[in-house]
Amino acid sequence: MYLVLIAIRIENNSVKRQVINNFMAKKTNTTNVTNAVNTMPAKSANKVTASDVALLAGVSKWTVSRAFTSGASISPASLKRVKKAAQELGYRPNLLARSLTQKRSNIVGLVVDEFTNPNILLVLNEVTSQLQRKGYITMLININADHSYDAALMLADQFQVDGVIFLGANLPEAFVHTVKDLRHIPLIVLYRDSGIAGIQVVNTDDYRGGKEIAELLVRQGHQTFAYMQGPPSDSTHLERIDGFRDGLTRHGFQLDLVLHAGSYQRQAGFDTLTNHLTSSDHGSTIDAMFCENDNLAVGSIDAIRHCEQPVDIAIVGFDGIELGASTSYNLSTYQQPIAQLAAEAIRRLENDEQDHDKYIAPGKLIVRTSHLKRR
Amino acid sequence: MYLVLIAIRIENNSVKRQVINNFMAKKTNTTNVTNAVNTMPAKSANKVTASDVALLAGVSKWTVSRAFTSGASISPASLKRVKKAAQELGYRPNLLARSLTQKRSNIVGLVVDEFTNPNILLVLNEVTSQLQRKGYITMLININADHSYDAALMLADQFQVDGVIFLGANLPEAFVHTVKDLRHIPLIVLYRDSGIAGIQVVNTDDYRGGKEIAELLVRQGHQTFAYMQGPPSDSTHLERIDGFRDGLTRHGFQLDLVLHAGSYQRQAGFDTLTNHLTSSDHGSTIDAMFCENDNLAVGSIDAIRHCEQPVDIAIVGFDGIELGASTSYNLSTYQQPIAQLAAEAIRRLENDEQDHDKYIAPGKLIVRTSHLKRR
DNA sequence: AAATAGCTTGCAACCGGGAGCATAAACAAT
DNA sequence: ATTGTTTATGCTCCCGGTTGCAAGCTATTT
Repeated sequence: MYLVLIAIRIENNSVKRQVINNFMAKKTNTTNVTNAVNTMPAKSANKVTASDVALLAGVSKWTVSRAFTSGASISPASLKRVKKAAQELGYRPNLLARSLTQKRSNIVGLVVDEFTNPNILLVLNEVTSQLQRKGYITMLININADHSYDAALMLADQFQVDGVIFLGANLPEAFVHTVKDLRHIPLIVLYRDSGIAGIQVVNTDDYRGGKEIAELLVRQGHQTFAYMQGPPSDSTHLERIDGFRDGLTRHGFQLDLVLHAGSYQRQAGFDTLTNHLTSSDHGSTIDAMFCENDNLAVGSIDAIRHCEQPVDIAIVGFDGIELGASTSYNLSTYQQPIAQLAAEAIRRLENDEQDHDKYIAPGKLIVRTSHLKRR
Repeated sequence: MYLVLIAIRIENNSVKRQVINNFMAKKTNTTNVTNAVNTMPAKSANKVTASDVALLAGVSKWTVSRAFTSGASISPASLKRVKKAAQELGYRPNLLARSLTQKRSNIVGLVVDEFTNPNILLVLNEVTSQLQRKGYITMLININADHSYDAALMLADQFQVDGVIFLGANLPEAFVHTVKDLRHIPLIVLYRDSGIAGIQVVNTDDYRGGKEIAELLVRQGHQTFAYMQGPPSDSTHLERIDGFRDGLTRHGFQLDLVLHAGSYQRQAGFDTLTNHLTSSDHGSTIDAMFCENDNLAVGSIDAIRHCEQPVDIAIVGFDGIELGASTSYNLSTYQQPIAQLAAEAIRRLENDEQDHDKYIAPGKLIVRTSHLKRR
């Protein structure tokens, strides 16, 4: 079967304009700039495009494009003229249009599912800061009741993100299906583990942290131990508790109690421990407690102080939030290597080697005084 | 001058493909779907476009476009077939491409210049959440040493944002010039005032808050008063201090001391007050202090507690951070109407009436116990 | 002076969709 | 059956850039 289609068309306006422009540029080579200013589009016009700049600079729009592409072949003279014209008109390339032809959009999706933990703020700062330094822009996606993980990932995909970082996100089990039928984008879970295939992991060495904390507490002479957990985990759980448990076991102790706060809110930590202390008989049998993060630890310390009957429990947290350094809390904790992990996450975003192992970096035990007793 | 250009061209591939496709669709109307599957592009191909879906569904790409445009004229039958084909291929419209033709990008820039204040986290949560509910996506821009306000605004503009919200940003004076030669985008300062023309203001009633706090403290019987300021303000300052001062004056008192913390960091509040208490002789002459925000207030309370000689100063903050509710601080404060202000900011983003007045909403005085003495 | 290589620059085509028009099909009315 | 009206769909052109090729120009080589 033959299909032969022939179309005859008159060139469109912009081309015509360029032709005229070239004609004028050649005719009045020295005065073209002032000339062109007269035919310049209204200054208040909505948007300045490359063609407008081309018109003023007396070159083609492709040359304008080259002027804004580092490494492109353009003569110094043209470059200067284009830059000047661009300056004059206030031209800046439309990055959405640019992304359309290139494989990169320079947009990175940042998915956050928890806004109650002050540690997130530090992390947000670090990640966005590093991304911007590398020329990326951050698309912040908030997961909550209205917005599911799947919807978030779809949305990010529709915006052609170069990759997605899940910040401490507690990914649901079913998420694996969404990931599978997605076009290939680098996906990274930062500050959390995940068993989902196709998602890279960049995390603090939770296990080691838990273990070091166990050792700190054992060394201190404590005898009975508790762990306070945050949100219930869908699939994988944080290895902090494993490390803690193993650390205790190795020294002949055991994890005697696990409290479930249900979230990372300070108030939840307060309520959970208060409830435990007042309702149960063995409230006083606990010597020391490791809280899944600093925010819960702070709430726990408040609970201990606020309790009617005198209680004395050593508390250690995890994260290294600023408030922990407060003289009111003096929280001993395991500090996450935020900058290092952020850098690694971004590195992986850029050179997307798929078969990467998990990247696990050790944190740093910060010994203050909350792991002691006598409050 | 006549310019006549005539071009003869052979129609491009995609058109040819569509013609073939239509031909086949018409020929084998009932079996076209299965037929089309054979000519379907490789499933693992990088991206699925509307044309691919059209091919599979046996319609033109414009019909596919209509299927994803609510309110477009499309028959139920076509809609169903397109949706099915889209489902099969995992097609989702490219939003960057869509933004190119439409005036809206559905991207909103969110500029944050301070990541040390936990209140920002609440605000971020509220704003992003509301934006997402309205179909916008948030582009988070971090202002710091590397990234100036001007660069941030330019960048946002290049991404064709529908508007920019400055979150509690302390805009520099010179910023007005940048704003002026920018194409017209709605700009809004949220949770802060600004004297810059062309930037709308949506803020808590700082003046009233300061005044109510003055009255609370006066009522409590305090006699000498201080104010702790955060970052030095370039142009306009927060009216909290004015309201506070006027409130005191009205009752025959005066603002006796202003401390400059230099930032909103808790530690800065701690250091500043500690320094004041230990170095100056009149440290003990202050009865009560209003801190520019809760984070400073928390630091100040720590400082008072940590001081060697006994000090007793009533403290009130501003914001309403979660930690203020802690039994350790019981911080009296003026709570900002976060949700209400976020909603108004977004409203203004959407119907951009330029000559708007400032939107100032009253907050709520939260009376706990830190405004008392006897600690 | 002609040939060769290296820069510049213009150009058609394209990225993935959308607006607006024109035609075709479906339905209603006469 | 004919005409009028509505709906559905294809098509051209466009959004604002970029790619890759080919032609123009310059400078170097022999």
